[in-house]
Amino acid sequence: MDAYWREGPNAVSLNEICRRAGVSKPGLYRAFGGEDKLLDAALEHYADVVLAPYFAAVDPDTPLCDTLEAIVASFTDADRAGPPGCLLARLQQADGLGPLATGRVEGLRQQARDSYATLIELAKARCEVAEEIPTEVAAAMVDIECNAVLLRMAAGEDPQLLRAQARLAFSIFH
Amino acid sequence: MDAYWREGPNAVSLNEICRRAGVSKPGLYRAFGGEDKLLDAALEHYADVVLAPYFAAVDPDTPLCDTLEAIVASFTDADRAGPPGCLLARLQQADGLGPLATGRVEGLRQQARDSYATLIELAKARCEVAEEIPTEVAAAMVDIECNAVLLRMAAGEDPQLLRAQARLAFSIFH
DNA sequence: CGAGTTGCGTACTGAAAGGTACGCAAATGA
DNA sequence: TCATTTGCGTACCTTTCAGTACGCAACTCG
Repeated sequence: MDAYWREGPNAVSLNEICRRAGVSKPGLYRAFGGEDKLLDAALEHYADVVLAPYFAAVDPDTPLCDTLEAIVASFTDADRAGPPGCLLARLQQADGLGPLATGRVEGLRQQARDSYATLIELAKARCEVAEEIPTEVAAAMVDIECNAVLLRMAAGEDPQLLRAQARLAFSIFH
Repeated sequence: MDAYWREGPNAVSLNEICRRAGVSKPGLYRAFGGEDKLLDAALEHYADVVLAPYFAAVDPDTPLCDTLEAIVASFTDADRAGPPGCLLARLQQADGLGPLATGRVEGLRQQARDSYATLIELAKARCEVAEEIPTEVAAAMVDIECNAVLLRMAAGEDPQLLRAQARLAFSIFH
């Protein structure tokens, strides 16, 4: 998971993973069954130990703009645990994934968008977001912006600028 | 250029390019000199025949939001010439590029951001954009949003949703 | 015509990818 | 104690990668 997260799945081979993990290749195959299954397992683990706490930490009653601010602040925090960026965001841009990994990416992505949509609906109910804005569109916009920030963080871009830029984009929710 | 544009540089090998172009590998090496040089040449060609017309078509006197609307409309136009997405956007996410290609990507990216900054400065002078917004931040936001739209178009996402989402993001410039 | 150059493709190289055959050693069970 | 199973790693397979050695044919020029 760490290697895929840090360098992207296309930049790390099975041989390299075995080398780093101090594991023989047949051992890895016996444990996981192949590259697609391994990446799928890594992503599942990522969803459990990285993504889930993120979603659990969101308080649906705090104002939307504060929530988004906190999310972006965490994304652009250089001292955050783990590599910068996000494994899921990387996989969304990667090509040549196996069917299992592709399916899981699809599912997690939809899950994230649904979470954003829920937050936006709640914010609408509190009159923080204009009713005219379709929830689906706003959720897509949040999703795309967050993913972009994560991708750029992984690419080593300036966190300050990314944060300021995200704050500007999300200022539509004020 | 077309193959790199359509499928990304990591998904197309030199062997495959030779096969599709009906060119022998030594011929390609004699003409370009290697993978990095070939990709660099493809990107140079892309900048000349695809990017340059884009920038040339921008009228600095039209309102910023109209300009951005037109750009995004073109990005999300399914009938546009060439593959969906953008070679430059793809290369910004790709890893393992050679030094030449990396350098050219860097340059073109900065060029795009400078163009956005110029447009924003002009819009500020016309009081379309609030002075408090730093130009650099606004330019980064436009750049990131445009790149995200292009990447998602290349990934086959719904153009309607992408367009609506971009319009929402750029509504801060009204 | 004939020697030398040029253009160009066949067929190779070594490395690295994903994946596996197979044999060795330790644990199991009667 | 000895046959059998289990766990596990060495050493291999095929394919594909980027890159190149080398020879054949065509053209040039005296």
